[in-house]
Parts: sequence; structure tokens; C-alpha cells
Amino acid sequence: MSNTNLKQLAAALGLSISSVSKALRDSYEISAETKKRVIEMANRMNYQPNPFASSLRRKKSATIGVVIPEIANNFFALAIDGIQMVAEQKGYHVLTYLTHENNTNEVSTIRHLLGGRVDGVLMSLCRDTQSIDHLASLQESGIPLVFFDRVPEQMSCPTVTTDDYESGFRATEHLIQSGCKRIACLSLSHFLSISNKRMNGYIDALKKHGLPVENELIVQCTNDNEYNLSLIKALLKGRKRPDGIFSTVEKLAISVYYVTQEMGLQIPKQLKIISFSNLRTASLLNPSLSTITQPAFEIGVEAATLLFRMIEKKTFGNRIDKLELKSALIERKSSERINKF
Amino acid sequence: MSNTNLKQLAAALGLSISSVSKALRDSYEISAETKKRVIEMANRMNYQPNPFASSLRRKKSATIGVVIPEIANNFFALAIDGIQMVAEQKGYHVLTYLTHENNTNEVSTIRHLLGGRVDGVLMSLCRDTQSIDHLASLQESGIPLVFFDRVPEQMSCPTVTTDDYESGFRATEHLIQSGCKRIACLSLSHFLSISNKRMNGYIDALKKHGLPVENELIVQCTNDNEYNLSLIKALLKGRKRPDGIFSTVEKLAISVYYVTQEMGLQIPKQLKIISFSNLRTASLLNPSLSTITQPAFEIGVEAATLLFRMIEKKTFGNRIDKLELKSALIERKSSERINKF
DNA sequence: TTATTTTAAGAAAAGGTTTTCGTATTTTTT
DNA sequence: AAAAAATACGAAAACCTTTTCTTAAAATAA
Repeated sequence: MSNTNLKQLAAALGLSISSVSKALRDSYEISAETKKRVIEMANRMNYQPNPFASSLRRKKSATIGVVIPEIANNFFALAIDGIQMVAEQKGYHVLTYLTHENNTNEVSTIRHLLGGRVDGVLMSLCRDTQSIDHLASLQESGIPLVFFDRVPEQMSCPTVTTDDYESGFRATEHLIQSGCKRIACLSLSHFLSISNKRMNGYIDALKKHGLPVENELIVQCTNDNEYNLSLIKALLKGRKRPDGIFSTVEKLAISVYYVTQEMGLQIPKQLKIISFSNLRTASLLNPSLSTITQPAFEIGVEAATLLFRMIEKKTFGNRIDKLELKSALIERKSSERINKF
Repeated sequence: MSNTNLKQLAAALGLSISSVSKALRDSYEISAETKKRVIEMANRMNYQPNPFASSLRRKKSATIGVVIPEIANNFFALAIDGIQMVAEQKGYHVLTYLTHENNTNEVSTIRHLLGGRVDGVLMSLCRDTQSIDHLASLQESGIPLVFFDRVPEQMSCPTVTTDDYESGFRATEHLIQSGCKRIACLSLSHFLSISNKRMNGYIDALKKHGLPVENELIVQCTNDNEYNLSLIKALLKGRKRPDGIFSTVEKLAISVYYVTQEMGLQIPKQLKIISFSNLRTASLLNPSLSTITQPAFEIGVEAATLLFRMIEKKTFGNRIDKLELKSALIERKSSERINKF
């Protein structure tokens, strides 16, 4: 903790505390000459304002909170990157909280944030969040709140998402056009709207092309990686193995790769796959992975920008922004059509 | 910001502010009965203490700062995961700062932190940091400081690192044993001790096996990905192409894969490679990538644990912990020996 | 019973900054 | 020259919590 405070600075300058404070905040009440003197002395004495005193008085923390399920995840890491960039430009600090996909953690984190530690919150829901009471109470407390990617459907609040339904539809249609007849869908959670939207896109694409929608091909995965592997193994070892997989999240696609490697199943010959993913190595995989790639960095940037508009009150109270960005479908080997003969 | 404060809570209870405060902090001066009443009312009124008033008074922020070069990086994402876990257990908040490998950012971040916003700092240097003045001033200010992975050599302070020299040595020796005669080393920065240690391991392994150390095979890369690609391309298109590459960081290995893909160069037949990496998809790459994998999560855990020991021990005397963890060398296809004939 | 200790609570200061309000001096206006 | 306005600064309250110091009442000891 810096040891010089305004009082000492004022004493050294022969000025009052208030004048020094005003000088440092560049108030019109202070003469240019005095300001210069003050700033010089502040540098010389290595003065750093106490952020807590300042926050207490101004009721501003100059801090935003980011609540996400996990950080060791390409999508969220990129989103945070974008968020940090905007926050830094605005002179804000970023507090990060991980829920580890656990609703209890999410609730207690929100309760902490109710204390006013942050001026705004950016959030992506965890996979098992159903009740939105904690989110509503945060919103009611007046702290600006913006959701990105994993947003609560039942709530009226600003969001930044991607075209999940369309992406699910296109991905599935792409598999169909590559010759798949039996396509499975790997879902992260039936509570998350993004999962359901992606799945609905999948279902509608099947219907459009006259393929049956089979419940056993829609696999609800868990947060336990080992268990997911066994689910995928069961799916691929079943008597009626799917010939295509639409994975709604990156980590499940990786699990599929591991399972096929173990089983000696050939992609794309015996099984095609496409997945939501922000892997930088997608095109280097064996075989290269077809992806729906969300603009994760931009999502972070847009969400943060929206949040700061709310914090700075540049937006009207009754206006609720819902921004939808487009994902890109990138076809690679893993979903390539195999021409027989 | 929560709207109830101690004053209102006290009024509702017919108690004084100080008694309520003491009751909430479980002071022995307050009767069990009163404590119960207070806690009940606090819950009912949804009281949340103002963190700034508290921090101001107690001179404790219950927050640590984490300063890292980048977040969209598997190693740092995992390290943060470990740090967050420990911080959460301790009831601390985590402020994250990204330097983007830029020393100017690092210096200004540290200056901010001098204001006392955090009780301790965990840090990994950026690639172009030479002067340690800003780090020294942070240390002198009395804020506990622990470095992890990228540590300053000229400074006496607690660190958590890995066996970089040995890993560089083993990786290079492994390439030699796989038949490489001309091994290049891709370095991130000649300012970072980890880069230099890894490189020294590389050099000593070459010497041990009687291979010449050639300067043109030691490539100092930059922070510009495009430029790095051109450097790697130049290296691989040179008249005397290396037959092995030891990459000191993950992203350079990925660049090598891209370049070889573009050039049609075959790994491991024409070029072998091993790299420091925390890629979860290393074994799924084409070909699978041999790695030296640092225990990134544990590094975060250990560094945070060390930091909290310093924060909690008012008497952080003359003891300076330097912890070294071991990395794992995992051999995969990319460095496999090719048996001719 | 009186004196002493313990218990339970309140008053008030402290922490450092910001901001409102007040005021003396100087400058401008009429 | 008098009145009005602008300038430059200081005093003090406010932000909310924690903690030290008192104090009144109750419990214990003498």
C-alpha cells in the first residue's frame, strides 16, 4: 500500500486537502499553476490515491465482474480477452469468477457481487442453472448486467449471442449433404438456451430433409468428462451406430476424437463430425475438424461495450439490447463427403 | 449496490451501529441471542457489507491481482484456474490484468497496483521486460509478490517454476536419439529466463552429443504471429533445412505445423518436432505432437498458496521460497524415429 | 451488604477521498 | 467608483465500516 496520502501531500504543498484533491481531478476551481505544482509533487512523492476511499465516496468501483463457467476453454478465454481490452480502454478493472458449471457457485458469486464490489457484471450461465432468482435480484439491485452466449431465456436483459439455431441447422444440413443418414447430436445441457437452440436447428434440418428425429441420437452430456466418454462410447458402439455427429460444444468433439481413435473408427469415412469450436488447431487435427466458429473475441468486446453503455447511462432505461452475431461454418476433412467406387 | 447499510440495520433492530457490526463479525462482546437476532435481520433485509468501507478501514482488500501476458493461452488459462481455486477457498477475489507481452502495459499495471487495490500479486513477466524497476517498487511497497513460470532472474523473490533447463535438455536429446542431426530452437524472447534456460538445455544437449551449435538455428521469434510464420518459413526453406525443431512455446509449434502443411513437408519423416505445450489436442494432431507439458494448474495452485502464506503471515521475514515443479515429456508421432529401408 | 469483576452494549474516532458550500480576493462590468 | 461576477482556495460533511474506549447493568466475590 502506498504510504503517502492526500493529507501528507497537502502538507508538503502548503495547500488544503480539498484543493489538492481538486487539482488532481483537474477541477476548474484550481489555477493552472497550482495544478502543475500539485501534479509534480504527487509524482515526486509517488502518490497513489487510495482506491477504496475513492470508491466509497464516489460509489463507483471502476471494476466490472465477469462470471463464467470455466476459463480453460477456448471460447471463454477469447471472450475474456475481448472484455479485458474494452475494460482497459475504459480504465476499468476486471474481477473474474468461475462457477465451474455449478449453480451453487453461481448463486454465491452473485450474492457477493450484490455487495457493490463491481459497477457491472458480464455473465455466461452455468449448465445447470434453472432458477433465475439470483440473477433477478442482481438486476433489481440496479447493477448493470449483460449476458453473453449462455443467456437466460426467461429474463428481460441485454444479451450478446450468436445465431445458434441457424448454425445448428446449417451444420446438420451440411452433414446431410455430405451423405449422413443417421446424425447424432451431443448437447451440454437441456437447461441452456444455446444448447436447445442448436438442437432445434439440428431437429429442423433433419425434418426438412425427411430424416427421422430419434431420441436415442440426442445425447445429453454431463460435466463429468469420464462419463461423457462412456456416453459417446455407448453411442458409437450401439447396434445402430450414427454416421454423423453434430457436437454443440468443443470439448465433446474432442472426446469423440479420443473415442474414435481408441475404437479405430475412421473419420470421415465411417463417421462424420462437425462441432462448435474455437480451437486454433482445428485444421491441424487428424482429420481436420469442421467447425462452427463463434466470434468469441468480438462477443466479449460487444458485451463489454454494451455493459459500459449501461454503466455510463448512455442508454435509456427502457431499452434492452439483444445483439446477435454470426458464427462461421468452416468445412474441413471431418465432414467431407466420401465418394464411393 | 445494495441499499441497506449498517445504520438502517441497526435502526431496524433498535441497536447501535457498532453492536450490529460486532454481531456480524461474531465478536465476543455481543450476546449469543443478539447475534442471532442481528443475523436474522441482516438476511431479511438482504444486507451486504460495503466492501470499500470495510477495505478502507481494515486496510485489506480481500483481493489478489494476477498479471499475465495473455489469457488465450492454454498454459495461462490453466494456471489461472489453479489460482482461482485457491483464492476462492480463501475467500479472496481475483483481479486479472493482461500485458499482451508489452512492457509498457506491465509497468502501468504495476503502478496501478501500487495504489493498494490488492493484498498480493501473482505475476508472469512479459516477453520484453528488461528493467525490473517497476517490480522492485512493488516489492518495496510491501505488497507480497510471487512470480510463476516467467520469473525475473535479477530479483530476490518467491517463484514457482518448472525444470526448464532439464526439459530443454531432455527434449533435445530425445530429438537426437530419434535421429536428428540439425536441430533448430524456436525461442520466444532472449530476455526471459525460461526461454534462455530451455535454450541452454538445448545447447548443452547438442554439445553432449557432439553436434555443432549454430546461431542460424536459434530463432528468436517475436510477438507478431505473421512475422513468426515468415521466420519459420525462412528457416525451413533455407538451403540447409533443419531436421528437428525444439519449440520453447506452444504457439510456435502450431505455426510450424501450419508452415509444414503449406509446404508439404512431412512430420516426422522430413522434420521432427517437440514443443512445450498444454494443448489438450496434442495427441489428436496430424501427426500427434510430442510435448513437454508443464503442470500448469499445479503451478497456479502452488503460486497462490505461496502468496497466501505471505499475505497471512505478517512476518514474511527473510525466507524466500523458490519452488520448482517437474514437467513431463510425452513422446508422440511428431518426433518418432523413422527406420529407413 | 459492599466491592469487584464480567457482560453487553453504545459513543465516537479513524480510515482517505470527494464534493458541497462558503469566503476572500481579484477581475470585470456599469 | 460602486456593483457584480469570476477566480482560487479552504472547511467540513459525507461515504460506511471497524475498533477503541466508555459505561451501565448484572453477576460474582469478599
